[in-house]
Amino acid sequence: MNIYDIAKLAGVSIATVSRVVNGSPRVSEKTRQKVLSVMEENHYTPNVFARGLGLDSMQTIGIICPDVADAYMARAVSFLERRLKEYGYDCILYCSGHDQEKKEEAVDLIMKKRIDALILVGSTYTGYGDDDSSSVEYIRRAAGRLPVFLINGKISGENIYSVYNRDEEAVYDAVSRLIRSGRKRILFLTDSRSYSVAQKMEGYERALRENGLPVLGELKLLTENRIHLVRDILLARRTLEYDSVLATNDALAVGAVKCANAKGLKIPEEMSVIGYNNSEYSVCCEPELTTIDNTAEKLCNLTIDNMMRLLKGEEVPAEVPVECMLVKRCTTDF
Amino acid sequence: MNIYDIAKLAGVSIATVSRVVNGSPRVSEKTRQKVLSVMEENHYTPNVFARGLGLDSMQTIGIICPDVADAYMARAVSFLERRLKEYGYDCILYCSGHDQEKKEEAVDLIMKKRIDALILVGSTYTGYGDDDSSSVEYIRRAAGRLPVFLINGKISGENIYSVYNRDEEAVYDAVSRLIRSGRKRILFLTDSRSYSVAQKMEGYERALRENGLPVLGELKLLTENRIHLVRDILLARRTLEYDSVLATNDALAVGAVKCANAKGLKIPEEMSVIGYNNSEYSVCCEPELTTIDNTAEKLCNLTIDNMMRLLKGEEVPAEVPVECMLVKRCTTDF
DNA sequence: CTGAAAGCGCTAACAC
DNA sequence: GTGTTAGCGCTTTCAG
Repeated sequence: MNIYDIAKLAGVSIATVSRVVNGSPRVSEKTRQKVLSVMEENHYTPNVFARGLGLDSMQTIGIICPDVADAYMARAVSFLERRLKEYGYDCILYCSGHDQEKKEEAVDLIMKKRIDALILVGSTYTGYGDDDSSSVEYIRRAAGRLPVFLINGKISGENIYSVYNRDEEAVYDAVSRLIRSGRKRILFLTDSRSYSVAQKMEGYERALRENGLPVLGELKLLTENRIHLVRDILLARRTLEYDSVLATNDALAVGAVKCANAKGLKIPEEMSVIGYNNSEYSVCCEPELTTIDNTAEKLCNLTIDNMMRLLKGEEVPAEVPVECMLVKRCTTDF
Repeated sequence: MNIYDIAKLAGVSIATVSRVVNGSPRVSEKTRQKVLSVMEENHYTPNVFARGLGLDSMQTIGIICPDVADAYMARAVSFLERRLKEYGYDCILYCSGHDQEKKEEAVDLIMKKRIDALILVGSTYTGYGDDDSSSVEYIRRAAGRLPVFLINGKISGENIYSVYNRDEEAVYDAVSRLIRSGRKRILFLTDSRSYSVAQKMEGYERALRENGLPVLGELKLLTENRIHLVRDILLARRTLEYDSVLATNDALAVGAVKCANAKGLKIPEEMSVIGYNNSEYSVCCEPELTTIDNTAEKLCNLTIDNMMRLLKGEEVPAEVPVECMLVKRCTTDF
């Protein structure tokens, strides 16, 4: 059942059918009704490929993230999908992992689908802070063909739009609070070396410096994002002394909590732990986590708003920084 | 840069270029190399729409789940995406929610995309157990146009392929263990009334019956899937007595754990809690959860295997049941 | 082994 | 307000 069949049954030309399908005003009400009813009766659905061929667009947005199984990504993708559907866009999803090669491959592949725009979720796509680094060249290349939107990442460039958290400030603030409440040896716990982590690290170091505390390599720990593993690694470091933890995500923080529990340390009196993301993990462990809310929904919302405005031909800002919020669930006074 | 350009530059016809692109053997090695190099030089990418138009396929699989933000769905989607990519398929994702109307709408919309197959993740798409119920009619209709794969759901019908957990048996087994270890009032805690939940409920009731215990309505609790809410609801039920909990997912179980902790009840001595899914939640709370592993990866794997076999024209089983496994993390002896 | 040409279903410019 | 027609880029007979 194609446009020709419908045209024949309705006694009009295919152009008229096309006009009805696309909501053109240049059709008499009577004809429109006739065509609509024929379409209805026959469950006619326009062929998206043919339409795509002509318009060179299929109303589809590409979304790439390292892995949707990650709670943060999952929330973001879920949110993006819902908003995009509202606007009549579908989304095709790629999980790229964190390897440079895989990320480039994912972008290459998804570009072939002639998507209308590309969303990259997560700071892993930003490279390691050096904005001119060749590691983001593939993103600039993609931006040459379609608009690229970064969620919690920042890259300068034509046709690239970034919405990101002020992670440096958030961590600076949180660590400063820890210090003011008397903590002196604050463990910085992370699981990757993304742009976002670099920002957090800077906030951490700045807070230490401005408060006259030394920045110590032994207090920066890179590990894997698995709760039991984190706990066990921390337990194994018998000689490592710390009185508080700033983790770059909640799962890591839960690992630290479990370590403290295993050691019989009281949280928050003898050990402070601050997580990141305000995910379900943070209300899952015991005691629950004080955590930095990265406002994922807000980033997603701003991104979609920008995108829709851009696709309508309006001007949009290339960079939108968003403040984080500290969610206190378990702290000594600060 | 289209197929005509490439043909001209390579000094051949478009038919030959097409043959090279599609790996046809009817091309001389020399010509093939020539064409390939021209394609390479010009970064030629075939237009997927045009190709889709001719073949009526774009090598794309549709995935629908209630919500990817849910940890279980996220894991499944992540896994499916990875496997599908291996086989050269892309996936387009829809989150449908749980409303009947929304689910039907999601299926309708995604079908218009001319996907090659449809995967429905989660037992919500199975209706409430009545296989002939009109609530699954839309799925049968979809199956009239393309193969439909259910992950943890079961619907009979032409062109519908189901892979699902033996939830009834798993719960029967778990509850029987609780009873053997001396529990008498087992709370059945759930957040929806899907097919899967119905199965679990049956296992629960059968275990009670076969052990001579009464099936009590007051010990079946339907709530929302939010940890603090579950805790608070349980705390508010001052008069509700129970000595153990069987929850249909881990988040609910964590809520029960938090309630027990708040009441000062020792787990597992004074209160047993069993979760479902073996998600990260289960190792997040304190004490950690004994939980039933629904082997999500296994279901996904079997589904993809089936799909690829089917798309190659081979025969595949319409139903594949998979055993669950009990993961003990915190139990009195059983 | 290669080329010419007929679609695939739809959109949009152009006529009426 | 409606119809005619020329593409959109590719696949696939059918000839040679």
